Amino acid sequence: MSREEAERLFARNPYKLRYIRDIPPGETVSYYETGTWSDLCRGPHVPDTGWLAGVHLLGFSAITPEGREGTAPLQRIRGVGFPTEAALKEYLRLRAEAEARDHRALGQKLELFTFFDESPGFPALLPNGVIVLRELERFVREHLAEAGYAEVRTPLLWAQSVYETSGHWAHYQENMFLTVVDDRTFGWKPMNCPGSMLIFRARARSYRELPLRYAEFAPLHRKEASGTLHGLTRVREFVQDDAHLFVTEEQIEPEIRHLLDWIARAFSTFRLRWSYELSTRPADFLGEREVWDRAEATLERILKASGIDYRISPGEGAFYGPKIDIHIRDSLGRPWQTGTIQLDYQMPLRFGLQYQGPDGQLHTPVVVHRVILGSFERFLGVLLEHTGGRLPPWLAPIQARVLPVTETHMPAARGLLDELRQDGLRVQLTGTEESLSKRVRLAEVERVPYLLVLGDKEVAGETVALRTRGSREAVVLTRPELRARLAERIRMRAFEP
RNA sequence: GCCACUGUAGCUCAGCGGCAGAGCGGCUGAUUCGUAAUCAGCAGGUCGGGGGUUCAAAUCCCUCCAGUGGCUCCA
Repeated sequence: MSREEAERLFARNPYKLRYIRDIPPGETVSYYETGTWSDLCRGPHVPDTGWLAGVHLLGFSAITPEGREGTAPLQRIRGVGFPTEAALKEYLRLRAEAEARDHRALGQKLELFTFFDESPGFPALLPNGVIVLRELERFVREHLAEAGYAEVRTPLLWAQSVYETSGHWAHYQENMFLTVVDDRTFGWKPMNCPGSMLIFRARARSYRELPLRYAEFAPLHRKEASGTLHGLTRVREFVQDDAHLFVTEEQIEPEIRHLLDWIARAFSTFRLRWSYELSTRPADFLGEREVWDRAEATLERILKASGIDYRISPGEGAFYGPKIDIHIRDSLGRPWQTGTIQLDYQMPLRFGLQYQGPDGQLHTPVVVHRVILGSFERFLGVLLEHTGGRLPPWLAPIQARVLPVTETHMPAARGLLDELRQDGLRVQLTGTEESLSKRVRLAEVERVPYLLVLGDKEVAGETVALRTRGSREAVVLTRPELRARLAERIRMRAFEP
């Protein structure tokens, strides 16, 4: 139907008129009729609702029309329809399965983390959760060492003036926690960048120091709106595998290409699927349009040169620069941003950063802000959903459990426990008060990657029966074989036990 | 923050104006067991907090807090 016709038909509906206006000039304005029902819609529609045998309502919620708060909310009712009841049942089964992988439920069952009503949005990490986060940090730090980073630690609170310089005061204040000390206003840092800028500026810098790479794993605080909080994936306090690279114009491309390589390597280790987005200049931006255009073009050129498929997210850049964002999805398919590479010409200028070049002149460096896994908390949340809590052995809080069949096998079990502890494994020994079947079941429920059973046969033959997570069969190995095998799987950061 | 919904034992949930329950977990005892739950007993609760209606409130109403699903926003 023509645009004019549509506008006439929906003349009394301001929302529909707005949709019609938003349809780009070249595209067709489509309109559907199903029985007595008619509507403006991008479509397609089923020709007849009789085609839908299995119908299920998923829920309803308010949506804010025109993307503005304060406007009258509309109610959205969401549901799904399938040609057959069986297809609907299958869909609901898959959905229930996905819900069972919810990281919030797994976090509680596996005693990884918890939340207190008295501190909404601030995760409390239990002993098991700390083990996993420490291993993730170790994984990242190994790379930092290889790639020539230095690690810094800067203050959690900065005076207002620092944020005025960085631009956060004008562009990010509503997301910040503020504290008044001795009549001065301090802000809890929402990002690490100001601290790194100040360290760079703390003394004279030479071009010989560049690229200068400062990593920082400090807790960040962001006052997220209460309704947006979500388990570990959206919190008010978190730690990122953050770093700031101070580079010359020529060093931008090799540095970013190296980062893209590392992203692929890092995410492959977890068998995650990820996607790239190029986020461009937002409405609320710092600096000159030309500088932004150049920065966006640089990122786009590097993406193309690296043969990477990406989507463009117009206006989604940070207030100080465009960025390449990495997204991964949770068990219900909701996308979460993890890694990001941001090209920043603004903060170096605003902080007055300079280095002396080979020409003897002072130059302003460019800063690349980058995180790979993003927030460790969010990453753990998505990883739990991705694995259903079956973390790779190198991340598992309990890597192995020794199960003596009866009390008489206890001495041998203790010996094995000691040996594996010597090897650096996180290993436990169960008592024999519970039946072996029950202990095997518990270990599966707790997602322990390796079960080591010792009975008469094993003790006599100085062997161990190894049952790996998810397998119903046991393999008999000698102790040296077992130790070598476990150590190797963990050392290589194998995804499966 | 906005709209809707939900908060009962450590966990999962039943009860929905008339005596606060189950399973799992915990504790105690018995059982010593060969790869996904051995048996028995016991303990455990200001029914999220506060206020109201009622002879009587876990149950009805108001309010605050927290959570869930979306929306807006974002690592």
